[in-house]
Amino acid sequence: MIRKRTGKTKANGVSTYHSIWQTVLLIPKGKVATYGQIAELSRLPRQPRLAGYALHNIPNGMEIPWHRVINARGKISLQNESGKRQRKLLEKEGVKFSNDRIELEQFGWQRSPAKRKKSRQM
DNA sequence: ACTGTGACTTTCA
DNA sequence: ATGAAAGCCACAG
Repeated sequence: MIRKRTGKTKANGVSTYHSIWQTVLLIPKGKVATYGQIAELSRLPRQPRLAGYALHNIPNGMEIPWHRVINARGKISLQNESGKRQRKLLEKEGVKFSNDRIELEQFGWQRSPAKRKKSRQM
């Protein structure tokens, strides 16, 4: 059946959610990305919540590696069984947990460990 | 149109 | 190191 047109087609031709989902799909296996990163890559800077919101609204049947998305602290945001499931999935992908925490320096997607130039000016 | 909410992030104590 | 509060903006009712 036809779903409500939640996805507002933007000028790009794709809804914001779709962008986020697509971005999540780009996450390589064995790596994890933060919501903020997803948002940024989805052309939604400063909108990490939308990433989470979009993930929460993943349609049934759509295969999205939502488990590869974690918060900036390198931890799982979910707290219910979903969180446990996420951790399990990540471990299965090869992500190591250090005391319920993931080393973004090591498993962070597109995140240089330390050699990155000072792109961040302040 | 307005208000509330949010699978977040960053900053301050 | 941890904990709380503010900030941020799109989506949903």
